[in-house]
Order: sequence, then C-alpha cells, then structure tokens
Amino acid sequence: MLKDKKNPQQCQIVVALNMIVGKWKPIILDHLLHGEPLRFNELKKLIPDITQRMLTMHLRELEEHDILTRTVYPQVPPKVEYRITEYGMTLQPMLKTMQQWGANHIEHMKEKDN
Amino acid sequence: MLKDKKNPQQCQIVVALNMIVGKWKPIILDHLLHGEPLRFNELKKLIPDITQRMLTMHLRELEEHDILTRTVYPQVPPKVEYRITEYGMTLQPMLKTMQQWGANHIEHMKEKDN
DNA sequence: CGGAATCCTGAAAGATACTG
DNA sequence: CAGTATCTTTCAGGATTCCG
Repeated sequence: MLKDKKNPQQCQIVVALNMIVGKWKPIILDHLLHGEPLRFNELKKLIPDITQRMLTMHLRELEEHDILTRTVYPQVPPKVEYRITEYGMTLQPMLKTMQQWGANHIEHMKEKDN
Repeated sequence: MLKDKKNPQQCQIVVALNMIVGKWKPIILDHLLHGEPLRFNELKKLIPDITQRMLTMHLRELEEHDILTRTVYPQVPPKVEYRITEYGMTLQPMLKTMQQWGANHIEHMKEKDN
C-alpha cells in the first residue's frame, strides 16, 4: 500500500476524513442521510450554489466509496436517483458527533467575543 | 456573520471539520492529545516529513481556535512549548469516533478486494 | 531553536458551453 | 434531465533562504 500524500502517516482519522472532505460533501451527505433518495436536480435545488460539475464529481466519489448508489431509470427524460447505502449509514454516528461539536463550537466562539 | 467560502451553508459538520483539516493537523493533535506538551522541534521529529513552515502555520491556527496554547520561555536558545487546552480536549470523542470509523473502513476495503 | 519571508507548484474548485 | 468537456482561477502546501 503506497503512502497517500494526504495521509503521510496512514492515520485512521485521515482515512475517515477523506470520505467527507470536499467542499460540498458534508451537505450532500446530510441531505441523503436523513431523507429519501434524491434525484440529481433535487440535490441541485437543495444546494443552489454548487455547480453541476462539482455535484457530479462528489456524487461519483461517494459512489466509489460505497457510501451511496446511483440508479439510472431508463426513461426519457432520464431519471437518476442517489440513495445512501447501508454502509453509508455507518457514517451517521461520526457525523452526528461532528455536528454536535460544531454546534458547541459556535457557542464557544460567541463567548470569546464577549 | 459572513458566509465562509468553505462552508457556504453554515453546516455545523463543516465547522467541526475546519478545526482538523490541514494535511498534518490530525497527526499534530494526535501527538498533543495523549501526551505531554511538546516543543517545536519535538513535534518536528515526531512528524519528520512536515516542513517548518507548515508546522508553524498549523500550530498557529490551532492556537487561534483555542485548541492549544503556545508558551515561550524567554531563554537562549529559545524554548517554545505547545500544550493542548481543556477546550482542545473536547475534540477527543470526535476524533475517537473518526478513528474507529477509519479503522473499520480499512477492513471494509479489504473485504471489497476479495 | 523556532521561526519569518519569498517564490513556486499542483490539485481543487469555478465558469461556461455543449449534449444524448 | 443529467450530465461532459474545456478553460481558468484559487489556494494549500512545498522548497529554499534568511534571522534574532
């Protein structure tokens, strides 16, 4: 196994990190984790500022990592659905912990300002 | 509060993420979290491939975020010690969760290869 | 010893136009 | 509708030199 430039010491934290880094990945995961499967354009509407290019790229990476599945319905116009996998669901506790720490940190920063 | 370009939807996960992203930050945190305070060069030795520049930058950012303190001992040659703060310790559970998920993911990938 | 100051590079992300 | 294909911009990180 080669050394990853982003993970020079094979840190397990970084392994986890690499699944969710990407400017819009946490938001995408957030939407897919506690909800129905979503179509490409539904995600696009939920994340207005993302470009189609980035949405595509992030979704493909998440798919590659078994976090979500991409289902193409052969119809015209095309319909593509993205659905969190069972394995992807295992990210839930981690993301929850991060979310809580983040919320707490926002409070922490407010206190500092006073 | 302005929108952060890296966090366009003010996602709390991203707030947490921003504390630990940076090529060497998880490793730095790892060393400081379960150990004694460390001097600049001690950290440098523990993380051989990091450049002085990046070590300095990461440490300063972590200091700014109240994760660690920087103590300068006025002596020649200078001695500077970095110590995790109490607040920094609150990162522990989050990092632990990530570490566990990372370890599990490494196993997951092995299974996929078979 | 613990940096700061420059300069440089590659990868991530944005902008825009086109397509089955 | 759900993407590709190009081109351009940005910026984290690396390399190197100098300093109190």
